[in-house]
Amino acid sequence: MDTKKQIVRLALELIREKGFLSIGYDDLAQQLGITRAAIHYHFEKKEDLGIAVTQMMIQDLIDLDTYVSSTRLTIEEKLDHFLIKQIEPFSEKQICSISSLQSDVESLPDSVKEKLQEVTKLELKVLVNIISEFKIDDVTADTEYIEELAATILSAVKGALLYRRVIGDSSLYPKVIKQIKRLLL
Amino acid sequence: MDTKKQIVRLALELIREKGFLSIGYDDLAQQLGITRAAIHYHFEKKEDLGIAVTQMMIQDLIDLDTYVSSTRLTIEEKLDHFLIKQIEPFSEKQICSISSLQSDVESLPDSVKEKLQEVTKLELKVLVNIISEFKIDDVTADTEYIEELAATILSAVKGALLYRRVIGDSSLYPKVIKQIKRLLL
DNA sequence: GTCTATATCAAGATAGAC
DNA sequence: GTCTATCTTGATATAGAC
Repeated sequence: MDTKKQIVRLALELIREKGFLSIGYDDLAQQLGITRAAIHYHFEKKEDLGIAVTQMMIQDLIDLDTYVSSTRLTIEEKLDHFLIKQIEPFSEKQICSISSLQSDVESLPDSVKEKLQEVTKLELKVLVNIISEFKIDDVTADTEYIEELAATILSAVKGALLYRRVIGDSSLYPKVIKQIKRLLL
Repeated sequence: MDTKKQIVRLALELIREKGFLSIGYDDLAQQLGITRAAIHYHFEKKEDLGIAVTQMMIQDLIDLDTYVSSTRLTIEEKLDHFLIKQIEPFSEKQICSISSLQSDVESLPDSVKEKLQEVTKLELKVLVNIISEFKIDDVTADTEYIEELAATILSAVKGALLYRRVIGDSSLYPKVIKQIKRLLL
C-alpha cells in the first residue's frame, strides 16, 4: 500500500483529535509500525506534511462537491450528507480537521496557512452550492444572503463539535443541527 | 502591581492568539520585562498556570453574569453585551479564549481539562440566563429548548471567530450575529 | 521576588548502513 | 524505502545567588 498516502490519512485523523502542532512524527511512526526516519523520508519537514494534509483536504472537498452535484439526492439529503453523514464517523474525541487547523493557524508555517485559507473558502463554496438550491425561486435568495447563511451554518457546526467533545454530550450535535436548519425555512 | 495577576491576564491574551500549548514562558517573560525564572516562581509548572487561567475565566464569567443580571439593560442590550461588546475589543488575530482551550483539550493536563469543562458549562449557563428572558411568556420556551438555543448560539459565535481570523474578513462576525438572532424570533 | 546558569526532555531533523 | 544512531533546538523546569 501507498505509505505516503497512509501517513497523510493518519495525520488527518490525528489532527482531528490532537491538532497539527501536537502530533509528532513519533505518533505517526508508531501507529504505522515504522520509524520516525521513515516518515521523514516521505516528508522531510513537518511543513511538508502540513502541505500534503491540506492538499488532501482540498481533494476531499472537491470529491464531496462532485458527489452532491452529480447525484440524484434531494436538497435535504445533500444538506444532511454535508452536515451529518460526513460527521457521524467521527469519534466523540474528534472535531473537524479544518477547525482544528484553524485553531492553530497563528503557529502554522505560511505555506500551510495559505493552503488552509484555500480549504476554508472551498468548504464554504461547497456549502453555498448546496444551499443555493434551497431558495432558488425565493426573492430573498441573493448571493450575499446565501453566503451569510453558509458561514453561519458552518460556524455553528464546527463550534458544536468543540462543545460536544469538551462536555461529552453526544446529543448536542443533533440539537444544534435541528436549530440551525430553522434558518433555512 | 500584582505580577501574578499580570501573568495570568497576559496568558489569557496570548491564548486567544496562539493557544495555551503554543505560548511559552519566554513569551510571557519578554512581554512583562522579567525572566522565565520569575514566571516559574509564580507558576512552578505550566499546569499551574493553566489552572490559574481557567480560574480567572470562571471569575470573569461570574462577573459577567452579575453584570447582566443586576443592570437595567433591555434583553436585547444584554444579548448584545454578551455577543458583541465582549468580542469587539478582540483583535482580528484573536479567537475566544474558551474555544482556544477547547481546541487543545486533548493535550491539556487533567486538572486544566476539568476546569475547562466547568468554564464551558458556566458560559452556557450565563447565556441561558440571558435568553430565558426572551421568551418568558411563550409556550415554546421550555428549559430544554432554551439550552439548545444557547448551545447553538455559542457554537456559531465561536466558530465565526475562527473563520473570521483565517479568511480575514471582519464583516463575517456581524453577519453571523445577524443570522443567529433570527433564531430568537 | 527576580536574577543567572544549568539541567532535562521532547520533537524535529540528518547521516549513513542495509 | 526503512532502519539505527545522532545531532539540534526549543521549551519546561530547577538550583542557588542577590
